[in-house]
Amino acid sequence: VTRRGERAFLTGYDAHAYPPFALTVDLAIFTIRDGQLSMLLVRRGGHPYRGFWALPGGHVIHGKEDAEAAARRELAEESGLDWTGHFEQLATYSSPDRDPRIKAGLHVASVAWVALAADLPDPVAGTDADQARFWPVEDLGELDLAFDHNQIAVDALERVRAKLEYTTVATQFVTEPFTLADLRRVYAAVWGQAPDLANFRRKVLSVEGFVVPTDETAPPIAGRPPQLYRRGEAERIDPPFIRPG
Amino acid sequence: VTRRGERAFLTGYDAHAYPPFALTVDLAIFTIRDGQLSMLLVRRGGHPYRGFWALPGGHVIHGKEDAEAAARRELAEESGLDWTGHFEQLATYSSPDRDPRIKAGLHVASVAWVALAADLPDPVAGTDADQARFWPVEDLGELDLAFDHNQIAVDALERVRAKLEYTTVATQFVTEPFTLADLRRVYAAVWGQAPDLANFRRKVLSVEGFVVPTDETAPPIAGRPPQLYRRGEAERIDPPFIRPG
DNA sequence: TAAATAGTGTCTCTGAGACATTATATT
DNA sequence: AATATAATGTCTCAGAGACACTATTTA
Repeated sequence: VTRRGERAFLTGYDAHAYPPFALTVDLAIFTIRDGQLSMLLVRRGGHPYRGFWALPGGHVIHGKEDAEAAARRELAEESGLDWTGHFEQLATYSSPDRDPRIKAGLHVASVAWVALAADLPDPVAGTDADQARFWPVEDLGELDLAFDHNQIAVDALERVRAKLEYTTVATQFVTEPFTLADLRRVYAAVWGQAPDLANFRRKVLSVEGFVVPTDETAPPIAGRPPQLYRRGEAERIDPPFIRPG
Repeated sequence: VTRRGERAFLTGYDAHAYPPFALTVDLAIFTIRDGQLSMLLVRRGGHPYRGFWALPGGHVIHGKEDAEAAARRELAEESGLDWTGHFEQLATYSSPDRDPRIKAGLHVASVAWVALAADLPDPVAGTDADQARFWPVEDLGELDLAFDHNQIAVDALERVRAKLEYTTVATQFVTEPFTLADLRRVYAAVWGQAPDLANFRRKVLSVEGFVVPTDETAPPIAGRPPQLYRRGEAERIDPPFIRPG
C-alpha cells in the first residue's frame, strides 16, 4: 500500500471548511501538605468563569506540541520546577457545553492529566490566574469549580487512590531519603486510613524494588532512629496492596 | 462568585482567530472469532492513508455531541446493531504529525475507545471504508496501519488484557447463556494461555455476582452436559484474577 | 467400554489481618 | 523510669497452584 495522491489531496484541503475545535489540557496536581492529600487550584483571571477556582491548564499549541507536551509545559509554569514526579493521562472531556465558548462557535475539548509530587514549592500564579493554592481534597466538595472541573477532580482523585494499590507511585509523594513511616503517612493521607503498621512494613519490604534501604538513619524525634530508604526501580506491586475500609 | 461579564466576552469572541483543531474518535472493537481475540479494522476509502487498514472512527460532530456519543454512533454504524457490550475510553492521541492534514493547517486529535462484544455480525463497510473485517490480534504485528493506529491497537490490547484481571468484562465476550468452558476460552484467547480449569471454576464461582447459574444445561458435545450461566451484576473481581505466564 | 467433556476434592504454599513483643531513642 | 517511635515475631485464615479424582454423556 502506498500513499499516492495524498499530496494533491492535502494541497486542496481547506482546514477552515469545518467549524473549529480547540484542544486544551487540565492538570490535577497532587501533593501532601500537613498530612493531607491536596490538589493545586488556580483562580481564573480571565473569561470564561473569571474569578472561579479551576484546575491549572491551557491550550495545546497548534501544530507545535501534543497534549502531553502542553501539560508538561503548563506543569513547569505552574509549579516552577524541573518536574520529576509521576505524570499520566487521565481522560478527555469533550461535552459541547462544558465550555461556554461553544456559544461563540468554539467546541473546546480538554485532555486531563494527573501529576503527583512531593513537597512542591508554593505555587506561582500563571498568566491566566491571579491566585493559586493547594486545597485539601477533603474541602474540595464545597467548591464550585469552573467548567466540568469538579468531575475531573473526582475522577483524578479516584485514579490516584486506585494507583496506590497496584503501583509504587506512593514514593513520588515523599522526598528522598524517606522513612517507612513517611511512606505510610502517604497511604494514610490518600486512602483516609492508615494501613496496619506491621503489615505495611512487611508488604513494602517484600515487594522487590519498591524501596531500597540506605545505610543511614534519620535523627530520631523521640525513640529509635528510623532507617532511611530511597525509591526502587519497581513500578508495580504484585500482588496488589489491599485498600482498607 | 458569579459569571458577570461573560456574556459580553462571548459576544466579542472570535472562534476563528486561532488555527483549527479537529476532534475525531477511533475504535478498538474486540471480539472472539474461532477462539482468537480479534479486532475490527476497516480499509480507508478516502485520503489520507487511502487504501490502508485503520481503526474505524470518525469526526465528532461540532457542537452536537461529545467524543463518547461520536464513538457510540460510529460503533452502531460500523457494527450495525444496538450495542450492549462493554465500552470505555482508552486515551487521547494528539501528536501534531499523527495526521498529515497538519500540512494543510489542521491539527487532528483523536480520542480512542475500547469496545468488547460477543459474536458480532459481519461488519458493514461505512461511508469512508470500502472494506471491513476482523483481524486476529496475533496477525496485527504484520500490518502497517494508518495514522498512529498501530500504537492505539497495542494500547487497547493491553487495556483489555489488564481489565480481565480485575473486572468481569470477560462475560461481554460470550452470548448468554454460556458455560464456564466458554468463559474460560475467553480468558485463554485474551491471555494466550488457559487458566487451570479447576482453579478457574473455583475463582469464578467464588466471586459473588460474576456469573449466575440458570437451571438449564447445554446439549453435550461429548460428555457430561455443562451447566449454563448468565452474567451477574458484579463488575469487579476482588481479589483480582492472576494472569498466568 | 473407551474417550471426551464437566465438575469436585484436597494438599500445600503464599500472603494478609490482627496483635503481641522487642529495640532504641528522648525527656 | 516513663514515654514515644521503630522494628520484629507469630498465630490464623483466605485464597491460589497443582493435580488427582468423580460424574455423565457419546461413539
